[in-house]
Amino acid sequence: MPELPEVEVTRLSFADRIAGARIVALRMGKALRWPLGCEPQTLTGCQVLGVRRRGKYLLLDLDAGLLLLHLGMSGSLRFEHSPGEAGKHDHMDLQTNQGTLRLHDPRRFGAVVFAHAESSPEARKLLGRLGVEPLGDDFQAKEFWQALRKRKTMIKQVLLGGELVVGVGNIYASEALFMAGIRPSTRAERISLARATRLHAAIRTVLARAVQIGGSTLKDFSNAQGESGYFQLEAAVYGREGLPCRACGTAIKAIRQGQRSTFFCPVCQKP
DNA sequence: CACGGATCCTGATGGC
DNA sequence: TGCCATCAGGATCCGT
Repeated sequence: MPELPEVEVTRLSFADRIAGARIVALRMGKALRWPLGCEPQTLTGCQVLGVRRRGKYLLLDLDAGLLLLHLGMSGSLRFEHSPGEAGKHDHMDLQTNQGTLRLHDPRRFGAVVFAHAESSPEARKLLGRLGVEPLGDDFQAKEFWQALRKRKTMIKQVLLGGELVVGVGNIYASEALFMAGIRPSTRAERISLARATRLHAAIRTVLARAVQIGGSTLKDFSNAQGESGYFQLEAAVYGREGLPCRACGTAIKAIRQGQRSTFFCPVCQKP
């Protein structure tokens, strides 16, 4: 579920309700991607000041530090007053006096990491190399193009890498490249300023729309209140191999790039 | 050091 | 309540 829009929608659905809460207890289940980095009970009594997002990470600001959450490929959060007993795949319960934040993550690629501050080594290890926020003012077309010129890799791989711009996952990478008319296998360094500008706009449009709709999901995303994606953000190309392009009718193609599927229209998207 | 590939884990799906 | 192979939206680490 979680690309940037889903993470942002999740954040919006519980940030206000958890702000100001006191931590009553932290329970960790099976091991996630990384160790927590502290004893869970040391967080008891801490106050949750607010929730920010950086890329696909959620940052819970505590009076005593920072709790970083990542949903990985299969994670989702719920924030409820009285959650039931923890299920098989519920690997974190952050119990507060305002409700319990529960992480459900079958594949356990997600993470919960404590850091003493955003500038601490533990936090910098995860956040230090992230590119700019795609929906922020720092994401500028010309700078984006200049950065692309230094990369020989295929453009889709550059987008997924997150070192130039964060938050563009496998689905939205295909969608944005379609919107910009760029073949995913095009080498980043060969993209003109004009096309980079189109891609820049496409990334912002695709992600902003997905946030607006409430998190896309071609499957079963739901926010922390358990409201599932009304949406049906119509994918232009993702998951549509063999189906007619919505713009020109040509059959959509699927290829593998770095062990991930990529979808594109061979006519609308130029190398 | 930029790049490509392997890797962590579980569940769903489809072919046989 | 069949078995096996393949695939899944992420991100890091490692070898070249």
